[in-house]
Amino acid sequence: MAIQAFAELNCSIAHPLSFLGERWSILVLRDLFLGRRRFDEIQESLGVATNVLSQRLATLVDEGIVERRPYSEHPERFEYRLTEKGKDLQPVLLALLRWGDRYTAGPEGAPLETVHADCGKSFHMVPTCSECGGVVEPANVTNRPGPGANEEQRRRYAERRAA
Amino acid sequence: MAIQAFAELNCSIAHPLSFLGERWSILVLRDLFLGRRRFDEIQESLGVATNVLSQRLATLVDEGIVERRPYSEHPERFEYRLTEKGKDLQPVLLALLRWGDRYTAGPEGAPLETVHADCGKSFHMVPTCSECGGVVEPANVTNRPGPGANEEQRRRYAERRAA
DNA sequence: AAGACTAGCTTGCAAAAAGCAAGTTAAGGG
DNA sequence: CCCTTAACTTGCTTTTTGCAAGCTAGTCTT
Repeated sequence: MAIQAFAELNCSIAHPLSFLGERWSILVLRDLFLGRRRFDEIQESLGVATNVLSQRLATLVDEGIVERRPYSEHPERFEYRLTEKGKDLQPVLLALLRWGDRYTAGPEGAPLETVHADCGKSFHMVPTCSECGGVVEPANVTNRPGPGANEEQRRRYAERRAA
Repeated sequence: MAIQAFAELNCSIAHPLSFLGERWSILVLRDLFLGRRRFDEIQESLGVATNVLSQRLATLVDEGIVERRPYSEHPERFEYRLTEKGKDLQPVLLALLRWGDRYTAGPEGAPLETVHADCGKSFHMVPTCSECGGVVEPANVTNRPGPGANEEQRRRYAERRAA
């Protein structure tokens, strides 16, 4: 389970995608963020095959993103909830939601609104810089190898600069 | 091509995932954000099968996220670049990168650093509210149906509130 | 007390997607 | 000529996904 090739890329985008990139994983998380907790509830909402859903949930539990816990013994019943690690994926979903609202929503507008409790307004996510607080945009971001880069990554970066 | 079931969900997260959710799509975008433009360059960097890569690129071009353009006639050669629509996916990648750096990076640290040109510092993305500018966190966000919600979505929301 | 129903799955099989290796096209270079 | 490069395509195998049915342990309905 999980996409092995992705995990081997020494990349902080690829690594999460080794499990989030499996079909339905992110939509399962969406449901959990929306407060759905039960197997059948998620299954019905997404229309995902039950064998795939149980496999995805198992992977997410393995990864510590979701917690499976009984809410009833006799009969044994379980619910699924996001862990802190899972909740920290919120920016990923908000970013997708924002892009989807801009580019894929119909003429009537967004199917779902997000409300910021602190100000009470319907909002969208704006990415900002952790250091200066300014808005982050494609044009004002550059990349370079970090401390965890391997030799190959450093070499490629150097080659690219030279060219 | 593209995942039909996702596109039918009337959801601004699911809809983008109907093409971004195909294996390798997001990593292709990562490469394009890193400045890679050529087929073989991307193929080698990711280790993706060539038939899959050409199919992914074709889908991304169809979706208007990537532009395919000749950089040489005789012989005909093409390069791939992000369109504005594609560049607007930056927050999605930055959000994944941030999460990956926190939870999947090794002890040495991040393999890749992002630098904010405006302040010159290595940064990570902080999601903020478009309305008040405050930081957005799982605990201070709630959801409700938007103008584009369908009947079923409104009904489910009402049911959930009642419970 | 028999039968239907519910939640949360698993199993078996068919269909679709991805992976792999080899081949193609249209040059250019030695 | 023959070799190499870029950007693919084709054919075949393996892996995932989808679909329908079945299972289990209980509750509810009549």
